[in-house]
Amino acid sequence: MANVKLKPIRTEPVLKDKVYSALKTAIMSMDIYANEESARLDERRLAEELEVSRTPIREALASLAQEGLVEIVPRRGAFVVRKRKQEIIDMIHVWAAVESMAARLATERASDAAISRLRDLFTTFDQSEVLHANIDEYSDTNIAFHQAIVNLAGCELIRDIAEGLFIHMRAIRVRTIRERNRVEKSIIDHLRIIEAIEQRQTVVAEQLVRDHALKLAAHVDTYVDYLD
Amino acid sequence: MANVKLKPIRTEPVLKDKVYSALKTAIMSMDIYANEESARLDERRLAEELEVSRTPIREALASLAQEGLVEIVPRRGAFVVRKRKQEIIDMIHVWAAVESMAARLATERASDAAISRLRDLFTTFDQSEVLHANIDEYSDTNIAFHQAIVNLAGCELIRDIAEGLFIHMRAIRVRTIRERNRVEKSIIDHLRIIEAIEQRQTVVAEQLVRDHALKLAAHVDTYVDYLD
DNA sequence: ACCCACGACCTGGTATACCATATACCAATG
DNA sequence: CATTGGTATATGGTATACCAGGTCGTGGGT
Repeated sequence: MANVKLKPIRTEPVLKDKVYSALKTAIMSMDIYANEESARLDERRLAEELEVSRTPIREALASLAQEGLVEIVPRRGAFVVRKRKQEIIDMIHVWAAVESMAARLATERASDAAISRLRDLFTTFDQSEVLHANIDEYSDTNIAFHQAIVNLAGCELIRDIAEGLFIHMRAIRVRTIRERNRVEKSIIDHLRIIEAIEQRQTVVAEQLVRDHALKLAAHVDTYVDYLD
Repeated sequence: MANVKLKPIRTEPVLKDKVYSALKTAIMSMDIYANEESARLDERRLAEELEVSRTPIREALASLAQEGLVEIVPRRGAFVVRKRKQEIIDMIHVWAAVESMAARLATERASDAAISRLRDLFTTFDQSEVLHANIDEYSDTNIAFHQAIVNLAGCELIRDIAEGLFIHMRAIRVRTIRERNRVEKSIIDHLRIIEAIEQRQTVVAEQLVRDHALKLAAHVDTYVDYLD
């Protein structure tokens, strides 16, 4: 019998996991930092809306708490976590560390084809005239760029950690991109990074990526007041 | 009426958290890679031994699964995770990224006093004659050294990530330290790292720490067979 | 003797009942 | 009217009952 390649049946009949995904998606889609205070997650209400019992809800919340997306206060309830400014800066530092390692690995492992797709992301934004009209769109591209680098590393763990950080960082990047000419500076940095990776300059790529992220950390430290 | 000073009652009456800690401690104390196959965690048995119901057990397991210490297979049970060689290498890469960022931050933030305590860790091992007799003891010091660097950064998130990685890395470090003169090489690297941090050489410290960790990754990649 | 099928029971998944605590509201008192 | 204490109710924590899928052993058939 011919090798009928099957991947293991996509069985995710486990409510806990579905609830986890549903909550995570919901949390990511809400603008965490828009409202003044963090939303509260009522177990019974969630159970009713998702039409399951409280048990899988609570297990999903336990996971989300471990992941840092939600905080569970005993006898008080579960709340969507809002990071403090310092915590955001810490996250950016970790991001800098992880993304620069990703860049290093990319120069060593990634295929030319994969790398060239990095550059493709930016062809639509080559002319800086176009930029100011499409700043929202660029914001998305900006984020996609960083995720692309992380994916180039071909390291599952790096991807996971980065994704966890991204949920919070996204909100920051979207906001800060409009401030103090960061778009232009960002473009320049990105293009240099692409070149370094294309030319397999391990040390340079690593350094450029790290410094680019650290600029964001410094920017947040100096100019961001809308946290806390 | 005089101010009756009271600090908030030590409220950790939450079984879920106690179970979580108990399981985590138990998992860390067992040598995960000693036995051939990963241990299975029977909910009812754990519930009985810890004298609680299955509910808090399951919530703790959900957290541990999210953290990557156990794997929950639907309808099959919870198992202590044994990392594959490639996963270990990925972890070392992330470790390299995070620890080198910690070294960077240490050169910028840590107090002289804190840094000097780093060196203290090594005064007992200055003479390499002593070394071979105390290789076990050195293994502990080795691990303590890396944790110390991570703590110097004064960044909660880095500490947390590092701790999560350490649970698995510890087993590897303990094993690999005996191989191919890694003790001597390790000592030399560590002393250079200490010097760089003492002299606040940000870039040098960062690079030395990263390369030191990457050596471990390369070593594991080349010589370690006892995984998988 | 070996293999397959069926079923008992084992174990994890889910729902729910019950308990303890936090909060909000109200009343009584100054 | 404000403050405070008590009570009711809402909500999270825990235990348990129940269900469904999986495992493994046994018996019958080949």
